[in-house]
Amino acid sequence: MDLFLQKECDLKFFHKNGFVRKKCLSCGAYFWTLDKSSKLCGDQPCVKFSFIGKPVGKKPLSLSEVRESFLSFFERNGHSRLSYPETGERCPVVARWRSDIYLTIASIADFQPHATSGEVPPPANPLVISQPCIRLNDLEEVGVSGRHLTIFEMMGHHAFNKNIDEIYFKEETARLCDEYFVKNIGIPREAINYKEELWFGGGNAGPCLEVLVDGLEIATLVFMNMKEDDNGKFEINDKKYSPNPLNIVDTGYGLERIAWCTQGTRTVYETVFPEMVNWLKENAKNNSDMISIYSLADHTKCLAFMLGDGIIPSNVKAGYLARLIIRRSLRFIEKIKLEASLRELVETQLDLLEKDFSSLKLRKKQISEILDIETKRFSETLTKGESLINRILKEKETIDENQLIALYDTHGMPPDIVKNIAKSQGVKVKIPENFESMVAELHSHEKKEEAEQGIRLDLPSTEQLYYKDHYIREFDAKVLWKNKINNGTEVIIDQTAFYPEGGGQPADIGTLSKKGAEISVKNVTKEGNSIIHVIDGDLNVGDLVHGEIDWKHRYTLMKHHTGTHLVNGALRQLLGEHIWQAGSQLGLNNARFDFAHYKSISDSEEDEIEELVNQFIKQTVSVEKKIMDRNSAEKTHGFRLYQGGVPPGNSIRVLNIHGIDVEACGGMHLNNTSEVEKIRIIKTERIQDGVNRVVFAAGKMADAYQKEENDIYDQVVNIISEAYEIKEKNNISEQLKEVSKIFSVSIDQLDKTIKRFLDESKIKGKKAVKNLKEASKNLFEDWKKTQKDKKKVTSDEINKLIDKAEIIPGTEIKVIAEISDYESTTTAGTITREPNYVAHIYDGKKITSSASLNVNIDLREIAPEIGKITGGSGGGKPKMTQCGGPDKSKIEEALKLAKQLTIKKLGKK
RNA sequence: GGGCCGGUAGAUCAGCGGAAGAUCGCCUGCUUUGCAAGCAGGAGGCCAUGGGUUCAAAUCCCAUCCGGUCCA
Repeated sequence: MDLFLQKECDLKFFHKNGFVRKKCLSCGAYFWTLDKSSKLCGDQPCVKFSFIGKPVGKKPLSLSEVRESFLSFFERNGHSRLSYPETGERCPVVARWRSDIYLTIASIADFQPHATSGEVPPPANPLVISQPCIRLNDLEEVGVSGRHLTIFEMMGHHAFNKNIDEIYFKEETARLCDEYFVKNIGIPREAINYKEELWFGGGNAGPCLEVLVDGLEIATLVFMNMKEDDNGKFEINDKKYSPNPLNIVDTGYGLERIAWCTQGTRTVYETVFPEMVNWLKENAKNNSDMISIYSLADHTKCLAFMLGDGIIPSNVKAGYLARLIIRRSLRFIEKIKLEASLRELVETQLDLLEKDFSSLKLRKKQISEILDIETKRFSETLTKGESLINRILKEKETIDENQLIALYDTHGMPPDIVKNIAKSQGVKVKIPENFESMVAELHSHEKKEEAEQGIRLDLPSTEQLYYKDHYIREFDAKVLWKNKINNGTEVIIDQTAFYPEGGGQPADIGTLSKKGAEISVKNVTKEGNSIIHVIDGDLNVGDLVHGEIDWKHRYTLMKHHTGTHLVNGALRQLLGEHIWQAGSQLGLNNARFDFAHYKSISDSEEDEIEELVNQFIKQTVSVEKKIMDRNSAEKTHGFRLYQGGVPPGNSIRVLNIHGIDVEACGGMHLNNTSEVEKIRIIKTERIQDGVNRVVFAAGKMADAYQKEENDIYDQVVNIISEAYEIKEKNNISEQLKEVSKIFSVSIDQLDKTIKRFLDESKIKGKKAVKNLKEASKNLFEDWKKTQKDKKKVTSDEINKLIDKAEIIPGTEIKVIAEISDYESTTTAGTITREPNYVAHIYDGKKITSSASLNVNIDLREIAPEIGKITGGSGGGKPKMTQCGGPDKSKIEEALKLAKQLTIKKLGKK
């Protein structure tokens, strides 16, 4: 490996400028330096920082100055700056164009995987960018080490070479780097060391040079020329690599670090957020806790970017990471005793960042609301946790490791907060050293995802007619391939209008006919470039067939699909720019659309959404379908395109409903919004924290839904009319919703439930009420009354029963064994409140036996015997038992036995 | 996406197979110069929904809905 690096890093640039290659006495790495006497590589931890208090460079530079100096230097040297619609010269910190990572972690991440694999040309070549990146792996070091940040800008000049150095490779990279640092920043060439290293990550690898100044790594020059490959010759960390078709210059210059060494401040934080650090120092009551102050300055900037680029806090995916940072921030605020809200701090960050990153403020209103909600939420979590801890302490007077973990894992109580609360109660709690790994251990048994099914190779490919025209219904084709399966045959034909299952759109159905004989198509799937039709019958290779898709089926799906995009557009207009698709599924009866939003959709918002979408439909907006190359699509429409996921390949289908919604989408769509006819929102629900769902029906399905709703309404009214006369019959949908709330059941269970309530209420006569809702309210109240009455036993009944009491010979104890209309437990219990009674009462369901406190009997000894008569058993407490069984016909017999047994137990012998 | 926890009075929760409880709040009296409070009494529960097991389910099992929380 040393030899490999030596060969790879032996640049003419070094020799021409008098650099010599040396081996570090401390770490053993090789490095290039102008100082022939130097013995150490110049990296941490081999040397210490020497620029603190002794800055390098021509003059101290701010972050903006470093950024602009870099971008313009490389622009002068033939590099293009990039530009995106919303974010400008950078990509968002949430990696919308990638499915493998949530956050943008490096400048090269902007161009992975498509440009680095060579599948898609880079947006410009060579190019220069300063990309804000978020890394949370060293979260614990932030604020502590003096140099770690969660958010930083990685500046990079990138060149993508198809041939060895068609654009430029190692030599020119080193030369440009040298010129930038020496001439522009003014770092003396003697102060710069280049350390040889091997770089790998994200499926690629290559040699690299770390650029070191005064102990600080200010840039890394990576020459990415290998890719992961099981058959590769190079082995790094147990993974094999082979040469990559592209030679990529992947440089990463640490903007903050460069600024830091020109300023020479004590820590990087003073350079990066001087205003915030100073403000916090002035306003915090506990301003000696610099770790918390630095962390808070960092985290609030991180949040400004996360939320500003549209992440919604949640318990999943990137949203969880945002919440993690929010909660850490709130704890730091608490720790330094700051009387300011997180919202105010992030708002301040947004103001400070506005000049360089204006797009972050687009969502300011929502960001503020989100932070208020999250702050409230966390304090609720802590309050709940605190009472939980107090309860635990009351009982056990100590909190052990398991409880500490449970408190954190299931209740979100950080261990140090638990410790503090316990301390205030005078209880010492030890936080185990390996607390975090103990939590990790808890989660280590979680299931891994199932392995993907391997796709079959060498299948003939199918021409997708539906992409030529979404309205093609019939076509002629030839069978190219067949495969018998259990319940039919899989066939591939040379061309098809059948749309395969994908992107939330179900497959088409229809027929393939051969010489007039129709064979139905049950399912259609896609594998690679082949469309596989599952047919209910048999065809042979070479057969000529006529295909026809079930148009009603397809047209409904198209209405739902275009409708989904309209809903998305409406949500964005009404709720804000942060609205982002989290999933969608089209069906025949309805369609659902899931999206990120930080609170539930209110009833009035639901109405507004429905109204706006129907307006879009009335506006007869044309739906443009266009194939664009990836770069120009991103450049004109931004990353919003990738709501439904990231399509592969260089050319992508862009579905543009002008002024309403633009997305990359491979589904089947209408030509004009008017064809949707109308939509109806069936319901909205919160499917997850931070994710909401709209279920709607379009076109005829909206009518069908309406009819269904009317039917349910009529049915329910019909049932309830038995006891209530309903005067007004309008607002059907709203009424049903209200009624389902009253009885706390879903709408489709209303008929059953109302029947039950009527049966249990014994309502006499017919009461006139305004509407169904009023009727339901009345019914519920009446039901409650009868429920209560059932538990009240009249004194008449008690007296009647007592009259039937028999004195047990030789005692003062009276025994009763009777049937009553009243609830047996209450009845028997009431009788035995007086001394000297044993009562066995049957109420149609069970026999309750109860004895007065002064009677010396354990009823548990006889209850099972009585129950057995009716084929059951019994039990309870000594002076109160219940028993019974399925055979109700033997109740008389059971009561007789109850009396006998009681007498036997108590009678004088 | 996965794991864990919870849904009982207006609020916070206890009960975890055998007549639904506590604390705070609320209402009515009494006590106090007033306040804080004290005393006595009272109202307030489809024990989330649907199904199952059982003689018996708030309690056990399954599903659904709602909420919390941790991890990737």
